[in-house]
Amino acid sequence: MTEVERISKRGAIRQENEARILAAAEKVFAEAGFGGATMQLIADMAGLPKANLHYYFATKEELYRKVVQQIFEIWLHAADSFDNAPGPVEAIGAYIDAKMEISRRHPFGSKVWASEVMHGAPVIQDYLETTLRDWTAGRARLIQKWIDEGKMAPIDPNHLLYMLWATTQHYADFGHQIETLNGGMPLSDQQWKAAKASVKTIILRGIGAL
Amino acid sequence: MTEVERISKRGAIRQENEARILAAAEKVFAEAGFGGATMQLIADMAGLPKANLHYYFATKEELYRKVVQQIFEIWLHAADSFDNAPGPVEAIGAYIDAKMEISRRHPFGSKVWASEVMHGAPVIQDYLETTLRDWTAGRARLIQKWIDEGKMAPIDPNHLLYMLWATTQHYADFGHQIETLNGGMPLSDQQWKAAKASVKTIILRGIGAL
DNA sequence: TTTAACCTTGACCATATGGTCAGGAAGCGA
DNA sequence: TCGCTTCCTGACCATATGGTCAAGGTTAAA
Repeated sequence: MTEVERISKRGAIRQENEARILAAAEKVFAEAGFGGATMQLIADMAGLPKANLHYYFATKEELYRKVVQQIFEIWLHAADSFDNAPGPVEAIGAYIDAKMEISRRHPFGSKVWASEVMHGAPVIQDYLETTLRDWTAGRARLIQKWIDEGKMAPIDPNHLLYMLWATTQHYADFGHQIETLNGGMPLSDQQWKAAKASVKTIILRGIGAL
Repeated sequence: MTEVERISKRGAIRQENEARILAAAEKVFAEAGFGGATMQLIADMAGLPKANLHYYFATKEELYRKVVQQIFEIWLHAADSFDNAPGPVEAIGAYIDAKMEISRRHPFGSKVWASEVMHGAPVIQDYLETTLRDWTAGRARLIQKWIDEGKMAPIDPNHLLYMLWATTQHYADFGHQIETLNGGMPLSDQQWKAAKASVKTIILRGIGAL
């Protein structure tokens, strides 16, 4: 028995194990897809017997749903930078930084999200139609305001948002391809910095905000 | 070419059925992922008994591999516009148009590709390391040449290419999300035109080529 | 110590799935 | 028509997987 396990027994065993399982599940779902993932694999990765997973999460679907929801929360948070910014340069610049950082720190989550949406969002369709739709409409209005104020060129706000999502998430979802094209090496700190700078430069100049 | 293949070209049955199966497989793999796809589902969609699929494609993996290869061919073709163009505006503009058109006409293929790469490219890793790496290096050199000639701003060519891939493919891979945010309706002709224009405008201005 | 709630897990089950195969049908040149 | 190849398919099999369960262990408050 390890030190960590002993301590956890005093306190929140459930919390500890659920977090452990969710982390393992996120990775396995990302790497194998929902259909390719197996509870056994997740269990092994979490270091628990399979039956124990079903004690905390009744079904594979329930576990998957929790993983997706967790990611969605993180993504919404990244959007905070959009508010309370004087103009597009600060808002969009910070948003790109935040999303790039998430692609770097949570590549598995990004992939699970991408997979979920690609397959028709069977689990989080309601989120798309409520939370995401509202968020998008709000930011689109904000962008339109900046356009009206002459702070940036007249660009369709929705397509700009799509471009922001696409470019930033690409570094997580297609990370393997990028790594391969980078000689089989993950991007270095320097290269991540360059990536962020490139994306920000092109987009901010592209919308006429620089 | 083997004896079997040559003879089979006489009759169109093989060709016809293989195409039928490949089309069904592309759709099912895109919508369910490799793990979630079943030979039965593909068979039903192709209107053939399951055993017949195995007559033409020995294993699920072989069928999947063919689907992925098919897509890769289409993508390479879209890159032709990059060559024989006087400068970045024509080359990149045409490339964006071509890739957007592929996202519109072959959304399933795009999703299968995305899924394959997201899961670590188990099937087409060799393509990434040879064909794609060479193609990318060549275009990066071309972009660098344009920069040296003052035809565009100094941008890291690789990150520019990633952005081109990300933005164009997003319209296929995240088509469901876009459709949801579009009030549940697929993009109209008008909206696709606006999408292309937005992407081209932002990127071409973003790289200082306009 | 007792007790009740919580946690753990090996063994088991029903089902779904990839793949096989034998036997027969259809196409086609001679 | 004959003979050969190609094509078709229902029935079947071995295996993997999600999920269940009952028995037992652990914890902490009373």
